[in-house]
Amino acid sequence: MARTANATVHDVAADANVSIATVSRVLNEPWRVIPVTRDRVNASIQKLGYSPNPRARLLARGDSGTICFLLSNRPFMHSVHARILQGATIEADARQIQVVYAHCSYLPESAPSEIELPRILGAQGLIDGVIVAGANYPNLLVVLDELELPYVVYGSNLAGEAISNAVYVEDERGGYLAASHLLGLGHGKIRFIGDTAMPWYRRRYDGFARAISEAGFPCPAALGKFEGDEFAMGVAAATELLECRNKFTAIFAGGDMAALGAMKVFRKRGLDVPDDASVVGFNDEEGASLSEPELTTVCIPKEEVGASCVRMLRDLIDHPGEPAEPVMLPTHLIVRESTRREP
Amino acid sequence: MARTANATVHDVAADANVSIATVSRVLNEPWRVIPVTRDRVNASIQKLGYSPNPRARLLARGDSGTICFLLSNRPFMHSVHARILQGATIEADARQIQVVYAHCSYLPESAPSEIELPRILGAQGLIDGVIVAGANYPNLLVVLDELELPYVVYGSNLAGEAISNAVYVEDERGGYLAASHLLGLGHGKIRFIGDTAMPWYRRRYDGFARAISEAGFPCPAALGKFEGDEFAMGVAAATELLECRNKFTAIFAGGDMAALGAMKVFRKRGLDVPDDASVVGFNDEEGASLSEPELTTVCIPKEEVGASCVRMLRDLIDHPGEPAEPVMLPTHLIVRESTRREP
DNA sequence: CTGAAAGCGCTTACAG
DNA sequence: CTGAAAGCGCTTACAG
Repeated sequence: MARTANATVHDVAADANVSIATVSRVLNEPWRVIPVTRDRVNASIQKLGYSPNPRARLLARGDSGTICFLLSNRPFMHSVHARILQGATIEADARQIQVVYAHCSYLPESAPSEIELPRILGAQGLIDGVIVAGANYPNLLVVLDELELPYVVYGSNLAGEAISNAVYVEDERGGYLAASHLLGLGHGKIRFIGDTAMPWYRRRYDGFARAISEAGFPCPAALGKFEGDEFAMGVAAATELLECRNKFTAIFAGGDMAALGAMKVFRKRGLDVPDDASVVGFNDEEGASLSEPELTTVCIPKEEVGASCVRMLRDLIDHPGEPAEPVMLPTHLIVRESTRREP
Repeated sequence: MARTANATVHDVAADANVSIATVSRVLNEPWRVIPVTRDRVNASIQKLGYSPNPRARLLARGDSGTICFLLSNRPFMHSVHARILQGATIEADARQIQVVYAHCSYLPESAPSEIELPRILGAQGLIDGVIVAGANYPNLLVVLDELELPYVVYGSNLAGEAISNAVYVEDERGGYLAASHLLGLGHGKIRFIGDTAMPWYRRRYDGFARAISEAGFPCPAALGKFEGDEFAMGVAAATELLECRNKFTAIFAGGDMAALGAMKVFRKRGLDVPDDASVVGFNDEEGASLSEPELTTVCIPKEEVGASCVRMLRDLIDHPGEPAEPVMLPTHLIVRESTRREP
């Protein structure tokens, strides 16, 4: 349904006594029209409360002015992605581009041809590019490549090989920071929870391992198998850890949810955090500051991830053919209540 | 930037040897074209991989086919709203309409003229209507009314008077369920946390009060002042409760975050939940099942709220002038670990 | 049942 | 510096 008649270029042109071309020019290349006319046109625009119909403008120009924020393999957006979206929205808004939200689910092992993308991505001309967030696997990238639509992915949740059109956070350094913190607190027996088959856990583990060996300790194997549910991975890993009765005084989990899962197990078994075991997480999700005790964790710049994604995407859209330069964003440690000095 | 030449109506028309009008017809009113031609056109569509440019289609038709999901007064989307958005997206997708995300912040006491809306809402023709979520106040509605854009709001987070173009959850009944559960467990001294100046807490309190008085108990006053941060409200209320040393064996908080805030205070003071005090929350947020102990709470149908919003909005858009019928969605209790029988 | 044509609201060479 | 005109990719009366 159309809204009640709004002013169009024609109305403004008539009112200002110029052609519609001139109206369009004062809007898009004002320097090309002489001040007198320009002022007259602007006055009419004001008077009529005119604002250009973006849809018509975009049709005429040939691009859509909208990008898609695609969230994969999550029942809904949790805090990390909500903040990435937030950062993306703000950055996009500043560039006059709008972001539409879409989601999709697929199995890591599905054939690309079996992956069902949201309709928006299929409809031609509706979207200029896509930001891919959520937990992703290589098969999705194949589908995206076939679409010939520019896209950038949040790299620190991407399985498979690293790609250049992605925004990463410093996973390795984050792991190093976490381990160093624990080491500095006098912990010697630290275990890592996270499935190193997933590159992001792998990188966090690598940083962890680097700190451990720099400190002269032998580096313990990583614990946990990721099957889509990080909390469950934490629960399973902690259970296993307790069962094999290996000594440990601290754990570093490659994700806050894993840390929370582990803490839940510890508590059920009567182990106090941080008195009996210190725990460090990764991401600084909303749950990290809500938990009891509050979680010490590696914080990632979520809003900045979103903003970087739209900047990179914009470049990709504006300069087709030119390869993207991967972006790496800094992480830092937030010390809260779940870690303490080992007596 | 335009994408590499895609097929258009003209290409299809040429290939099928018909006019573009006919192509358009098989797309929009297939019954009006004779089967032979229709099949031929469809074959060409298939062959060329044609899909109509929605933007042009919408320009020609006169509506935008997109609605805006507006999140107010929240630094980012937390789980309740993420799920509302999720439900809205799915419902919208089924109706071929896309949803763009936007956010805005304003003070409850700002003059409507001072509220700054996201640009998308200002640009004419870009959006057909808006779904208003987040915590909202009457002044925003004034601005929205001036825009003459259809909108529907998530009513159970709206301050001020109830409105008809809104989707509510059964707050009163939820409160009743919560109190009944506690009563059934033998609790007599139950306190309510929630600022009754806010209609949603008020309704939850009303249900609570109804159950309490049906059980023959005197109904205690509500505790807490809401100033935008529910967790903080819970902390303050619980602190106050403990300080005035009033006896209580259970509390019902009008929101999960308030419940979590209260639980944090209890724990710091050495009060065990549920052994020393039972706690019930409201909403069933993500944090409710992550907390320790897991929170017993009143669950609201978040996805359904989102879906109902787009249905109502669609009606409003299609039938301008016709008033909306408010929708009320059911709530139910989820019993977890934070409540137990009073010995 | 189908086509030729006008129109949706803009932008942008092309002239002048 | 400005206008007349074509075009973006569709839809939809209006004829036939």
